[in-house]
Amino acid sequence: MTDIPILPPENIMVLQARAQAVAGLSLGQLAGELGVDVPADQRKKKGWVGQLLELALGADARNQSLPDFTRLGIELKTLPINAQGKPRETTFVCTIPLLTIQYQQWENSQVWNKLRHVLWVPVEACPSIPLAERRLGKAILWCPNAQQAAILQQDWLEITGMIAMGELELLSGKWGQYLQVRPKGLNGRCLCWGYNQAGDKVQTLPRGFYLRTSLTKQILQLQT
DNA sequence: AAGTGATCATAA
DNA sequence: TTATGATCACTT
Repeated sequence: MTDIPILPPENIMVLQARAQAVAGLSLGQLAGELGVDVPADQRKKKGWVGQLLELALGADARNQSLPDFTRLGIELKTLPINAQGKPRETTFVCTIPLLTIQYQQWENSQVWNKLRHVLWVPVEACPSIPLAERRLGKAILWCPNAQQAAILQQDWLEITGMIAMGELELLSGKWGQYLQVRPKGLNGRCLCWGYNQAGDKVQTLPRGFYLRTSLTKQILQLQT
């Protein structure tokens, strides 16, 4: 999945039309249309569904720190759905630059820039359904409403404040109403630099921001 | 069953 | 080593 046979969408209408065209397809059907193999074991291909959708919809950001649809400023996220139609998992947003995030403002932060425009694509994700048979849902183009944005900002300020104060030991997945901090690395031996409370550089786990399902559940309900 | 921590693949 | 894409799996 390295080529980009589908050109980037010129506008939102084109993007939405493409998303609508794949809604209802199974992952196996879509992969077949794109000439992509369906992995036998998702444990070794955790990002496969997301990458399949990037290909199908014409995302052009690759692994740059830009919205997936660079021209439209829209981020693409797949949303794994359980049998009850609710999100199965939190949603990864971005890794946290522990040494420099204290110099970001919310308004120009990576989190806000990623979340201000998101195209959510629900995907069946029950382990009981074979990967190729899981179906794609109707995409939702979402912008945070005032209340959602306010809570995200509050979470971000709280967490960023802790990082700035060097409170890495206190930092855990328990903080934040919508925004959550969790490890984000290859494994538990993967380390990066941060500050401790004395202001010294210390090695610590890389962390990322994630969205709790309490928020994505709301987003999902917008369509029904 | 949720919630939180741990982990896997790939490209540049 | 950084970024991208997430799901796995253990604990509570």
